[in-house]
Amino acid sequence: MARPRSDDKRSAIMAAAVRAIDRQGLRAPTALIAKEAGVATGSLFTYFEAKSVLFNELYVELKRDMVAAATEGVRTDAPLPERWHLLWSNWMRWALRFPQKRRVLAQLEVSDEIAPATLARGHQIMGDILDLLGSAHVHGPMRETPYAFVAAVVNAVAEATMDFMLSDPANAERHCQAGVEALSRMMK
Amino acid sequence: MARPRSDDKRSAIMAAAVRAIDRQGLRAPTALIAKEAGVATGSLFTYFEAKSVLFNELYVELKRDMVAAATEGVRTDAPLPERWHLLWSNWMRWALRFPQKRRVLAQLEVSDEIAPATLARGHQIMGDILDLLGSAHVHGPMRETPYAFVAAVVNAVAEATMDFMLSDPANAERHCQAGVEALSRMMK
Amino acid sequence: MARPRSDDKRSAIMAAAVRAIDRQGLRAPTALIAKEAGVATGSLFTYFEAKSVLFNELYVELKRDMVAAATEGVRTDAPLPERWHLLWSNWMRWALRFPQKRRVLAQLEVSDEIAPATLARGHQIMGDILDLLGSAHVHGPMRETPYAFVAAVVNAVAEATMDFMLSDPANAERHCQAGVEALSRMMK
Amino acid sequence: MARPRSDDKRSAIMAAAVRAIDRQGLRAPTALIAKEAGVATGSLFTYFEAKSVLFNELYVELKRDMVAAATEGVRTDAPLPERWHLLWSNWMRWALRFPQKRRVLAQLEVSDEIAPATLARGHQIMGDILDLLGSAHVHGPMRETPYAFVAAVVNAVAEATMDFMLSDPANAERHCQAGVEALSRMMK
DNA sequence: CATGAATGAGCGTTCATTCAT
DNA sequence: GATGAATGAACGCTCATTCAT
Repeated sequence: MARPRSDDKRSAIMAAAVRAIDRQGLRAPTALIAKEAGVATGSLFTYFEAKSVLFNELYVELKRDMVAAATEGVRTDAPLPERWHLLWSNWMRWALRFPQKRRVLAQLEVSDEIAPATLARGHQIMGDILDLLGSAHVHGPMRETPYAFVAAVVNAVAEATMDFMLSDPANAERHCQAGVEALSRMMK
Repeated sequence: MARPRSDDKRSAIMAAAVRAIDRQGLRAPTALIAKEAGVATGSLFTYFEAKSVLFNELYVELKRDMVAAATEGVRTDAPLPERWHLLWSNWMRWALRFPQKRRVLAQLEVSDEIAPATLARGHQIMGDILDLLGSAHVHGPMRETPYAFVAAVVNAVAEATMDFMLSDPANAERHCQAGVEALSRMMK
Repeated sequence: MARPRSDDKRSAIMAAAVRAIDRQGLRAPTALIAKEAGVATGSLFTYFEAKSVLFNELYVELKRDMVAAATEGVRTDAPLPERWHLLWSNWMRWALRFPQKRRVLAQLEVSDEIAPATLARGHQIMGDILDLLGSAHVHGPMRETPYAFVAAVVNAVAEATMDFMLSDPANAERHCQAGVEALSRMMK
Repeated sequence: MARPRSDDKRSAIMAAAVRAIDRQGLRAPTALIAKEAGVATGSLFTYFEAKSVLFNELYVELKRDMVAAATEGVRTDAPLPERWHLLWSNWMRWALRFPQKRRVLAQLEVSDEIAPATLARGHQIMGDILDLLGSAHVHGPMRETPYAFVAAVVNAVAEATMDFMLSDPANAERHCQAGVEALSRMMK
């Protein structure tokens, strides 16, 4: 029944894309991505119809990866502050461990390669993180503020924290703390 | 080569670049930018040695433009809270009025077209805004937090606020308020 | 390689090729032809060594098909005019019923995919039609004209007649008549 | 005022296209055509937006060239038979002198690269030839036959004559005669 | 200096053919 | 033998940059 399509190859291509885009931006040639994935030029196109499709799927994949990392081990039945804390530190750790993924995500986000629908899907995926982090606001001073705005600010502060942890890794732990605390003050 | 004569042409090119990049991303062809600026293809290169030079200068220019707008009318001798307020609303108004400029700035920021030195210069230019907005922290709960981190968070919250004002213009004023207040709570 | 088993598949591929070429020209991908024939990409190459082989064999096949249709029911012992008439109308009917085949034949004929030898074979196959139609000339005004030239003209007029019948099907019968009569006038 | 577009280059590209297509079919690479025209790959596209545009314009150009050659020196005030004769021999001579052009025209005609509108324009251009050659029919046995059909037959016989003259150049003159005479018999 | 045609390396994508399953 | 993924050369077209006018 011929060689079946290989999930390994598919993810090898995605991983290669992350590396290539991190190095060369979104203009990284498909041929380079393929080569780096250990695959022929043409094979990339049996897994992704077009470069832009690869980009869109990569975007979703990276968002999912990030959310999975952030929510790992976070139990629904644990007390809220504990869940908060675990999720936040998971999230920050992910950013520290995979700075490439984060940079690529950022590039994709502002580029015009990602279709609006894909962008929407990405935000929906982020819901799992932001819902929890934003949940505190229902009783706090931002209780009148629209959810989406709270989510945006949470995300923004998280990003700033990540940037700072990465630029000053020696004090990463402290900055991580400072980030949550700033958020706490804002919302409760 | 020497110094090209017309400052008009120079800024026409920059303005055209903003429009073109907003529409087509950083891959907007130089020929298109030139055409939109009402200038010959080749002329672009007498004003900017290369496309990447144009991008780097545009980046600085936009940062300057933003800072100038934000600090307009902010007197050193006015009381701090008043200066705070004026600067914040100036800044937000700029974002509302020139969404293209902001989008282009965002694209340039994450792209790999901007040299590290240029990036540094951009941050330094931002100093005028962030210094003032961050000044509150010296007596507040973030007094131990490094300045740069505070600045990053301030910037992040500002960006989130802008996004939200743009996506829900009807309530722009309210969101603008919510933004500052969130910041205040965080810092004092 | 050896002899592939199924004659069905072989002709399914040829039929699919006709449809695909009619739609997309000679650049119709082998993969598409195979798919349309309900056969795997690779299988096409067990029935035909290469795309050009398929084309050459298709050319011969179509010529044979056309000649078979034209000569169907034409008895050697019938009087000449009767044979003439039957053959001509058979031929025209074939063109009307299988316009795709005719278009494909035309494309193959002028393309450089068909080897000279194959072309020669095609003309030889046509002999059965042209011999009969041209037989009239031996006593007529073209008696000095080389056979091949007469054949060429007969063929050309036939093609023109077909084109016209197809483009104005309502009067197909009339045009069909007009075609033979023009030929008659020319040759006797 | 920069280099102006050169008509010479434009026709060099068209001439190169004729040679390349004659040798390699319509798949002749644009890069090859450009090279043979003594021009850079990209330059082809400043003269023709796309390969298909080149093909369409080439088709019209070749038709025009053919018609111009055929009608050269044919005076409206000369007696009809004389005009007939001159036009026919001009036409045949063109085919003998530029067999490449004719082959390319034939390939373009049946390919699906030529837009219907272009095809229509080509036929209209042919009008100058066919109108005259077909004019005889108004009083002859084909007087009831639609003009377009007569034109198609005239064209078909002409093509057959050309083919034969080319394949047996030694007797070109005789075949040329045979062609007109066949036509005459058919129409008057 | 302004202009815009010229240049050619480079890229995304296709597709005939091969070959692992 | 059948299947269809794998391969990579090839192609049409783009575009930053140069340079003749």
